[in-house]
This record gives sequence, C-alpha cells and structure tokens, in this order.
Amino acid sequence: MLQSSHRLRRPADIQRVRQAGNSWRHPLVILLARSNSLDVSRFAFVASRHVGKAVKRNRAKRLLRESVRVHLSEIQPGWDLVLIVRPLLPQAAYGEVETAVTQLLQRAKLLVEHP
RNA sequence: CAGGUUGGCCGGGUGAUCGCGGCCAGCAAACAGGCCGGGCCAAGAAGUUGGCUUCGCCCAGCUUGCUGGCUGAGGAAAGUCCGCACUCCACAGAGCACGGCGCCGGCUAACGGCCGGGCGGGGUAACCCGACGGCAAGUGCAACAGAGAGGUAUAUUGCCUGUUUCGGGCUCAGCCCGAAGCAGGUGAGGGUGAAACGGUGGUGUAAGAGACCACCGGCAGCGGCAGUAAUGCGGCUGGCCAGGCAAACCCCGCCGGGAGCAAGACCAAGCAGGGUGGAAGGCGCACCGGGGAAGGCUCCGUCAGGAGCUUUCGCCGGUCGCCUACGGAGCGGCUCGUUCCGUCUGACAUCCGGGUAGGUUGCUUGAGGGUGGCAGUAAUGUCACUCCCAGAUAGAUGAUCACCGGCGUCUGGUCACUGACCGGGCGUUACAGAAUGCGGCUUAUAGGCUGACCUGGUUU
RNA sequence: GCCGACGUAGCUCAAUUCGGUAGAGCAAUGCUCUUGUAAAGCAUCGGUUAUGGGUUCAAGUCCCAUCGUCGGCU
Repeated sequence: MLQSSHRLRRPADIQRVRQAGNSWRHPLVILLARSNSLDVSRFAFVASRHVGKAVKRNRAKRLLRESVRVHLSEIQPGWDLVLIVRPLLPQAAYGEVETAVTQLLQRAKLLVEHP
C-alpha cells in the first residue's frame, strides 16, 4: 500500500478519471490520467474478475504498486492516475511490469527530467 | 523384499537492501479545546457581563510526519453445502402449509458432523462402500415385447377329455390311428420380458395344479435366551406365498419463526415535493365555543314587553377518554392471537420526482491455543499450569538479490550390486489470500515425514 | 456477503409437467431445376443432453457433488 496521501480511494474520483481522463495502452496494463488540483499525484489500481482469482489479482496490483513506488519521485505531481490490469500481467516478471509502467509514463509525458 | 490398506503431521529455511498495515512509547507541527494575564468594542451609575483579537501558557482530544520496539494469512483463508454464536424484526407465541433429516446407542452449543455397534454389498485379506423407517395404510407408475404386468389375473402355442366331419386300417352295430372344427378342463411345458404369483422330490389326476405331503426358502403372530438398543440365536403356531418403485404422491417419527455484520448502533452532510387509491359509528353528571326552549331573581317600564344575572334540558361543532367496528403496519405462504398507528387536518399502499452512499463503532479474549494428568473402547469431557496469537477497508504480509534445502532427470567417482555416499549440469518447488467469529462437510494441492495393519515371496 | 436462474446439433430453441426410441428452424454437404448464380424442391450429415456419481428394469427428466455462464439485492 502506498502512503495514504498517494491513494486514489473514492469511487467518484476513479469514475471522473475514467470518463474525463486520457488513456494509454500497453499489452500488460492500461494507464488513465487526469490532472487534479492538489500538489501530489494519486494512484488507483484496478483488476477485474477477468484477470483471475484473488491471488492473481492481488499479485498484479502489488507488482504495479511496486513499480509506481520505485519511480514515485520521478512522476509529476498533481495528477490522478488509474492503472488497469490486463489479463496477461500476472504471468509477467517484475522487470517487464516495471518497463511497461515507465514506457506508459513516458508516453503520457508525466516523468520529470531527473538530474 | 514386493504389492496394498489406513491414520496422523509438515507444506520451504537463513541473510541483506528498499517498502506496507496494526498496537505501544517518544518527539515535532497544525487544528480544536481550556486557563490566566494583556489589548479593543458594546451595555451599565458601578461591581460586572458579553463578543472579538491574537500575543503568552497548558495538555487529557484529533490529524499528519519522523524515530524506536512488538507483531502481521491458510490447511484449505476457497466453494457457500450444513450447523451455531451474535444483531435486528415483538417477548420469538399457537395451528396449518412448506422444507429438511431418517438402522441403533453415544458425543456436542448445534449439525446433514464425529465415535462405537448392527445389517446389507464388495475385496484372498487389511479394509472400503451404503438417503439403511414404512409398498400385508391408501393412491399411482411400468415404454417395447408378451396370452397375461398386479386381479383370489390370463390363452390364437401346448397338454387332456367329450363330440362332429373327413381320410386310412382292421377281427366292421364297433375299435384303432391321423387331420380339422366346436365345447370344456388345465396352467405343468415351450416362448416374451428388467420383472410372470416360491424351489426340489413325491402323492394324485383324463391331463394337471400347494389340490395334498415331506424338506428347504421366505412371511405373519406368540413366547424364550443374549444385548441399553438396532439386532442375533433358537422354539411353537398359521396360511401356502403377500412382486418392484417411496432420490413417485404419501404415511410415521424428529427438527425448523424470518432476515442477515452490506445485521445493527451513533455522528456528519444533503434534499422538494407532487399524483392516485384509501377504512366510522356510539357513549360520557368530562372540557370549550355557538345558538335555542322553559323556570327563578333584580332593574326599567307607556303594563305590550325589554335588559342583565342565574338554574335545568335538548341541538350543532370541536378537544379528550372509553367501547365496538373497520383499515393498515410489525407479519416476508395462510389463519388465529398480540402490539402499535389511523379512520377525511387521513395511517398505510403505490407511482413519479429529489438527496446521500462519508466517518466512528460492531471488530476480535474466544464453545480460544499449547503442555501434562485423570475418566471413557472412542468421539469427547474435565482439572492444573501457561500463552495472547492479523484486524485491513478497493483492501496491509510485497519487490529484488545471494546462499542452503527438498524432488525429478542426465552424468563422473568410491563402496558395492543395482542401492548407499561424495560431486557436477539442467529442470522444478504446488493449491491458493483473512474481511464478524466458530464447529463441520466438500473441492484443489508440487513434494515430504511418520505410526499401525494385510497379502505374497525368500531366509532363519 | 446474500439470493435466484440456466447449461441439449455449428447457431437459436423444443422435449423436463407426471422417467419410456432426443426433435424443429437456420447453417453445412449432395442431387434436381438454370447458360450460370440465387430462390425453390428432395435427400443426407451433425448430440458421450456441461462433468462425475447414485436411485431405477430404464435418467435429458429424479437425487447428490463439481465446473461454467448470466441476472438481482446495499
């Protein structure tokens, strides 16, 4: 679990991102993003029943959460992000998931230039 | 040694770096609160009271961050198939309906669970399996085939008797043989079917048949012995036999009120109502208001009457109470019973429309775990000591790396005779994630440890 | 978390009441018709009734377990 200030919790917020946000697709994961008025970025992780049973869904969300946590300092603040698991993700290794997440963040131009 | 049966248990370990949830302690910041002092404003004659302000002080609230300590998934956490606790509905009621269970005894909070026993079936055996009450209460069902499918049934094959006709033969008023028809007896044989009204042997007969007899099987009734019981063993009598299906309706016995932690409680925030349907009468030295009739007293009076006060009696309206009736809700199949609300200022129902879906609590100390003793064949119970062992909230126990294990396979060496030990390579390390808790059942599961027992072979 | 329904031919559905030879339409294949195609007509093919077990003489139907799909409830 991320720190609670970085969690996107309420169903209404997630619904707003899904309807009004932009999306980028990758075979393992889908990224939705929308700017908020805060000075931090918040994240939500979604895994539907099509991904698998509880173990697979938890595993997928943990991998995504770890990828986001590692790169948290490089992500621009002030965005609400929703990451949706696609069915192939639970079979992937952590390295593939991490590269997928960084690719999506680069395409969305949400990474800040690191010195 | 090989094969098999069955019970119990485990289900990776160590370390490093980064990270997460809960509880406790400390520190810091912000907010709320309190207090005293100060300042300003208002009221008042004044003591004083009220408000604001932010400066100082306080910490028992709450939020965030940091630091430290402790702690953090399962044997099935799963499926949700049963049972309970707990909560609300009324205090959990009665009857019917409906549903579940179903050999006997025990265990348990309870169970469709477990233990022990009985019976039936399978297996050489260890052992395994069984919805295992009742079809001689009633109703119903059985395709096709078959004469007949449940009734003291049934005949176009068969067997037998009588009779008629025809043919043949002979020792010729007749007898014998064969065929066909008709009438009668019969259900033994053949045959159909999943299933055909006991089996074997005999008596008997025209042919036969439980028609009769003996034995056997099965059934019913009544005793006996063993057992708490299911049941087992054995005896007497009876009638000759009563078929299958109740996971067919049903009967019998036992159990079950409904909903579920998304139960329930509290706090905060927010909103807007409207349409339709909709069930009443009576009583009261009760109260209020209005108006009427009769009587009494006082005053005025032109002796027509008028005004005021007061008593009694009806009437109308309303309030309150009671009674009966009706309507509705609790009450989720119906009736009774009961509690509450309401009967036109209308309970409630229904339709349209509007708002919210945030937080706290319930929330983990419990039919609890471990060790040992005792009772019991066992399930289980009990006693003593000891331990505290997840409580998240879109959901924490994760990511990466190294080493060590386990297993499979290939291969090198040593001992030795197809195994053990020492190495190496490759592969593999399952099923699966708490969500109120607990007792079971069912299903999934890489691999491993261990107890007991059976059969066969060999050796002694 | 709770409740309910369903699974039959490649597709859409019957037959399940009260157990007795699993059917229909479309599709596919072949033939006729046509110069050819379509349409039409005739014929054929196609099913372990989701899976496993049980009751029964007999199971798509009755019972139990499992798997999957869909829907509803705050």
